[in-house]
Amino acid sequence: MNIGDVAERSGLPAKTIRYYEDIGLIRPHRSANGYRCFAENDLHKLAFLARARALGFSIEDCRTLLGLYEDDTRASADVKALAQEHLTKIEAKIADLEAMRDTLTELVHCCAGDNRPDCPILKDLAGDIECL
Amino acid sequence: MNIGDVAERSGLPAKTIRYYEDIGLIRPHRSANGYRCFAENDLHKLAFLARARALGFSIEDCRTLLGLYEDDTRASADVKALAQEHLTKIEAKIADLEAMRDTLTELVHCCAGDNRPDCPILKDLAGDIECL
DNA sequence: ATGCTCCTTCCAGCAACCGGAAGGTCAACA
DNA sequence: TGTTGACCTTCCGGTTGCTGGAAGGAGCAT
Repeated sequence: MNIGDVAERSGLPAKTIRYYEDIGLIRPHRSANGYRCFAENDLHKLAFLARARALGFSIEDCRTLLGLYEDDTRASADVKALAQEHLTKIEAKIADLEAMRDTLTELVHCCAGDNRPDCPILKDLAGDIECL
Repeated sequence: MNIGDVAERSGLPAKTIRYYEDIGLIRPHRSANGYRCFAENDLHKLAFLARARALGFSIEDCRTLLGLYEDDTRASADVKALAQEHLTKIEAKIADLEAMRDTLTELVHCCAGDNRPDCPILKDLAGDIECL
């Protein structure tokens, strides 16, 4: 398969696939004309990567996960630990974003949103606490 | 004030303050020795920026917000619209992260986490759906 | 031969900084 | 007076995970 085919079948852009080769996540063969030549196994790995990325794993985590995936003697504990750690980070991010959301929601709620200049959002940013 | 003083008082690293000058968010004067020389107004702006950044506004949003802040003839509707748009993006991000969290939570829950190789997390990533 | 699409490599850039090198300045202290 | 140490300066490169574009080769249809 050429890169266009695996791009379509994996859902990853060709650019991304080349990048993954660049950083050593995959190692497709080359045809005589210099084109990358992908086997089913490469496609499978790319789909794995696409899914792991969609779950928010970093590239380095993905590298580790691929390594574990290909290691028949892995301990599931290692995979679980990685996933758990990632989950913890995601939960922290959610908490951060929720704090922003709550503050912003209140500020937006307090702002008249008319054509007058008076604005509690700017006041809050400027350090004048107002509105409740 | 020198940069170290405003860094301490605004809570922003000196590097960040220099960067903000670079991209034109602030324009501190210079002393005879070439050191940046910050007025109270600069400090005030930096605190404004720090707070806006903490609420997740992008640098470009911050630039706009600062502009609105300094414009006495602004309409609060413009500020509110910007904040509302940002809020919507944050809510979308939260939703994305929550979807990841939910999937990961389930996968982590399904994984034995022992020293055997069998792992539903890897199976899921590989496209074999298992575990409910 | 021409045109079109696909492929290749390489280079630049995005956000929002951070780290470090190389060097100038300043205040204090022996 | 010399020197130490803390501060300041600029500049360059790296971070993450790609994305866009330029310049050029390959393959196929007409």
